[in-house]
Amino acid sequence: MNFAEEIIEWYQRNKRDLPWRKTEDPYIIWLSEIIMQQTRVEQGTPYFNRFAEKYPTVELFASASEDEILKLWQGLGYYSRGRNMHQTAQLVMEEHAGYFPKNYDSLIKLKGIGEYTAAAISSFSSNEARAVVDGNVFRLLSRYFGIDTPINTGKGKKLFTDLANELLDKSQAGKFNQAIMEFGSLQCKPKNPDCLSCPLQAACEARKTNRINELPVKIKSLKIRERYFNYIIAQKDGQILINKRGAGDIWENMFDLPLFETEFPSHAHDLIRSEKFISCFGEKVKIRSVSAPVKHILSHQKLHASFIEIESFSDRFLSERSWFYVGQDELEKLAQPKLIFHFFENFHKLNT
DNA sequence: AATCCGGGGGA
DNA sequence: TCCCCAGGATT
Repeated sequence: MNFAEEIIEWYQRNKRDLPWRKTEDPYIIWLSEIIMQQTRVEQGTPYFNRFAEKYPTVELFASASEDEILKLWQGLGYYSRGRNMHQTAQLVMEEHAGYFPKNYDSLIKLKGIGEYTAAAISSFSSNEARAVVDGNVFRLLSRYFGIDTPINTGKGKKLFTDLANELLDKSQAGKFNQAIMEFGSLQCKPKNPDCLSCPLQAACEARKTNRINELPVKIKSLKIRERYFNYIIAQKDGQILINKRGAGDIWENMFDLPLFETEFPSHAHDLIRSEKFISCFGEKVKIRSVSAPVKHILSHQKLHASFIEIESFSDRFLSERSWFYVGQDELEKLAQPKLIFHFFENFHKLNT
């Protein structure tokens, strides 16, 4: 058996029962593919089920507001995916008459759809012969062929994409693509792959040369930025002051609290005497409580957040247009990053 | 080409 | 801790 036959044979016997494999509807496949980007199947599946149930057609998805999409996306991360989906759904309604594209060349033009996702949707929905190259495929091919070209360079991406397209069984592109990813995910795992049970072990170059743990090669240049977030809890008449975040930073268009970011850790008592703080809340502010510092890790940032509950503040000076008061019911409808909704879970428990 | 964009889980 | 996950957009 050749490579394609081996992995397809393996796939038939070992595939998982995933909900989005039961359809050829390009809209539903799109939903699943975007949700699964950089996301484990176990983490993304509940989100897929909720989205597919609430928005069974692209028309219903397009009729939702961005706020609604982000709220349903809450907790999954990489929120630009949700914002891009919202744009794409509306464009599909307007320029594709509500028919979600099935061919690669149309798909690749859509916001949030790159080479991987266009290949996945086109092959799964219409069997177009485009090989998918995701993290699983990079790993499997680099090991099987013993290729140490870094996978996160232009050269590496082209090399592995060309290779995958040569291996592709064009008569059943969709099944081949499912198979190669599933194989990489379950059999050729990143750590401690079970080579003894692997049907490709005899021909695997990494196994022959004992380089399983060194492949694939990836250039790492991750510099983490440390940031200090001082969040203000300001309540009035049972409502709480909320901030809608803007563009150009993390969590775009999502909701958090009035934020005073400092370059270094700062004490609440110093913060409330700062010029900027006073210009917002006045000079007579008292501190009711200060939370223990909370660490929150993002892919490129390490946030140190503290939550400062204030009283006796004046909001005559509230110059920030993005701040507004909401009650409990409204708050629960707002899309919040995990750091924030996790804080509120504890905060409400304390206040009830 | 390099950097940014979340959050979770395994070792 | 470090690495990786059904990646893509921006600079």
